[in-house]
Amino acid sequence: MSGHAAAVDRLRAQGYRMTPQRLSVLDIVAGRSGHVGADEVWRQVQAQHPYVDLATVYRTLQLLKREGVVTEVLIGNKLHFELTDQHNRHHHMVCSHCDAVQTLSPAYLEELNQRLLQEFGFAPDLGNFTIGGVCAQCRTNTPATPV
Amino acid sequence: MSGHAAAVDRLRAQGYRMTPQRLSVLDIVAGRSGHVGADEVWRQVQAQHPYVDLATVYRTLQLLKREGVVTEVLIGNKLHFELTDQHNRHHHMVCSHCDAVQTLSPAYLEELNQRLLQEFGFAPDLGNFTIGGVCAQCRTNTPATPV
DNA sequence: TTAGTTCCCGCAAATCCTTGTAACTATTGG
DNA sequence: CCAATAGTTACAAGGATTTGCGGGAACTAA
Repeated sequence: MSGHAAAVDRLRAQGYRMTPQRLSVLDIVAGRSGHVGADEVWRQVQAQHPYVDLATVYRTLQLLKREGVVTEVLIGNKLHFELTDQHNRHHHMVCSHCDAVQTLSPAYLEELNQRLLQEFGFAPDLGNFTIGGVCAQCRTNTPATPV
Repeated sequence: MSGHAAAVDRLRAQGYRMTPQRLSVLDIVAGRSGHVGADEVWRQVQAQHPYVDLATVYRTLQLLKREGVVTEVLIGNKLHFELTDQHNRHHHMVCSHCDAVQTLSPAYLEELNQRLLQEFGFAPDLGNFTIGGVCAQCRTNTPATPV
């Protein structure tokens, strides 16, 4: 009821109807500090509105993503979502071994961003950027291929 | 039957059985200059061995990917595969608008690679690296959000 | 050759996500 | 107050990929 009130107004101003389903999805994502899987959003929505369909949750999350309200993160093979924080933008490093997620300052990708844009005219979608790999912990715990 | 003969030997040496199904999948991916979708691999495998199941194709492609023989590229929402070329490593830039794919020299990511490794101990999986975004052509053709 | 073991395959079902469709709901104009 | 309109939803079906399982094929050793 605090951080995303502005988002609700903005969506409403664009002609979207803020239905109970949508408000519920937004509340749940906003009530998290980190990211939530789509299935868990659904479970929590159902606690409030048992009739809500999973497809509605997915469609709502996509809508919120299109409007920039939430950010999508691919973890393992599942999509996760978190409230977009304009004042603290960050990317994600996902460990393919333990699925742990670390955040990464956009500064690290700024140079790459500029080079791709200037040399290829390619505008990378860094808003939804996620980089896979193996985290420090799993690398020390695993004697296998250090890359 | 040329470029991947070494790969066959290597897989066999590791204890994998090179069954007709696997050879067929590998032949088809190797016979391409670019990348192939899993479904198209399946269709071509079936031309030779009509009984082969799609799950086998997926399992084989994953095996080949694990062993570094092929590289996986996510295009749109579908997985594509191409023969790994050790002498001409490259990454992919995929346009989310037209699904066009450009290749990118690993040099562009070398600095990022080093920084992530040194500062976080995180070993990014740049072998399978793909970056989404909007290509030059789609950016000029689309008056919408220039990033 | 013959067991024994291991690996692999086809089949079916499950998973995650998307899309089509008809019904429903709020809003607007009469 | 009623109907037209546009946006949303539940339900069902679909697409891409993965997984469980039981039978069967391939390598190994004796």
